[in-house]
Amino acid sequence: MKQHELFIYNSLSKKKEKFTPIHKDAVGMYVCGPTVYSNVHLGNCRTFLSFDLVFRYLKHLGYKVRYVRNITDAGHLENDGESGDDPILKKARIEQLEPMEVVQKYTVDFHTIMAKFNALPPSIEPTATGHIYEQIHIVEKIIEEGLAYEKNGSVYFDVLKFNETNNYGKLSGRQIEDMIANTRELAAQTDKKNPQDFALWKKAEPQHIMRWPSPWGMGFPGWHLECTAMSTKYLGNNFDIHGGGMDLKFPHHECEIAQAEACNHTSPVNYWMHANMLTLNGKKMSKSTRNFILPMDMFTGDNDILSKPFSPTVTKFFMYQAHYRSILDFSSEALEASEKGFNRLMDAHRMLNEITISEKSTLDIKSWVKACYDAMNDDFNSPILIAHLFEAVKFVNSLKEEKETISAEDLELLKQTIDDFLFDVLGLEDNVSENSQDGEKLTAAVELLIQLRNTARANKDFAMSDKIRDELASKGIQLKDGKDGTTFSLN
RNA sequence: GGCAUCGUGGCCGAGUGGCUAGGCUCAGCUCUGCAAAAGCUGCUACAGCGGUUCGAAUCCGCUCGAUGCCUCCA
Repeated sequence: MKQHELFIYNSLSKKKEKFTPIHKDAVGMYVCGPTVYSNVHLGNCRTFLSFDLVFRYLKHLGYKVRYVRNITDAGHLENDGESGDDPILKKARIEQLEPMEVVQKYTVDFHTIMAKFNALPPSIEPTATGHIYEQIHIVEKIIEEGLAYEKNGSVYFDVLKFNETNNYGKLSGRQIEDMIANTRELAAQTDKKNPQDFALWKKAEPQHIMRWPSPWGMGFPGWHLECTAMSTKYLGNNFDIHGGGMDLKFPHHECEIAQAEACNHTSPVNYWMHANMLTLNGKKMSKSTRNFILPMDMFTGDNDILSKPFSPTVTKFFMYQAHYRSILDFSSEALEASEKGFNRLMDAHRMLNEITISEKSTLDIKSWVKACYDAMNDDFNSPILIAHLFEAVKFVNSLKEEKETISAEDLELLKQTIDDFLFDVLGLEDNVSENSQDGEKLTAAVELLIQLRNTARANKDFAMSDKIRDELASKGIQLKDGKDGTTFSLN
């Protein structure tokens, strides 16, 4: 276990708190996953990448982490009252597919995209449909506690009654009185006692294909229930970290707290973490408003928003240049700026293998390493970490030019730390895959051209040397003349 | 309407009582056959108005503007 004090911003207390896991060396973390009725868009991805960083850093610190992220495949109530519909079912009708066929298709898409982003798979990825029994059991317990009631085959959580002994609204900072005062008039009639109540179990209408038997008849689970069922099943009634997008804070996470407290009499989560939204044109990316971009369309460049394609790793790097709790706006200019910085970072990383060592170091490497950890320990501040990595880039470039020096021991430490943060913690990937066979072939070919060009230059055949250089540049291969010869990078 | 968050230099984005991000862009210099790359130098910002303080981008109040949630949403 690395001896560093980690601080996490807890949405519940609205403060940064020292992180102390329930069990000394193990961490339980639950993150609300995607609803698989359509392709994940880039905004969805930001949240999962934010928590991939958390997962990776906790593991890097030496914790044994059980990371549970659900797949919502059961569909939920879309609207209140009679207009209620299940998005998965809806999609199934449109595409003439079995509901589980839709689920399968978009689950595969989700996994493909996350793999392209080099996000680690969670330890457990449970599905809502696989935990119907557990969900029914929780409903029964809440009814036993007297905090839920059945009406016409549906079961609702009694928020007002719960609030008599508990605090409903503590996560989102809402007062129940305000909520009552601001209740909108609903045209549709409802079985709820109060508008604040939410469904735990919903009766299935005849046309509703996704349905399961329950003590209250054929139906399906309410939309907050699966997370309570699956988080407590795999992590216990009280666990360390619960994450999700900011937009889930209310009502979803508020309801999760209520459900868990109602049936387990304990606060379910010690640290609530919320990742902020990715915006496009200053507005939240959202399927329903059609303001979004699909990851695949940005990797291929097949979109009207960006000037060029961007790789998954550059996209991720761009996201990590902003803090996870800040809103991040998405634009071609910002992406291009990140891409250039990213390439410089990777060039410097490759250059680390060509450094000559000296007796002494002209930079205090240990302090620099500490600064990197300090950044991450301050609520996973990746932008600060990246700023420090760029300081290292400057230093490495100067080493290459022999304007600075480094000892063998410090070089080892520098290399190790850069590797750790770049690849283990940030989970970035070098686009010039030097390990792959194709990469080796490319390197061999370009190096031959570099030799030919240098021969031409020696013979003052600048027409030829410039032709080689410019033709390669136009293909995205940039030659760089340095003190000890020529290297290249891909743009 | 209610609850919350935010407004930082040409752009993107950290910071959150005194030192001072970082990336991209731009200008000059060094290097170079010329470039590019790299390095060096330069560009000093915190929406507005009050207040607290020896001192505020940072705390408090108000104003303006934006966003999120209150309905499915990461």
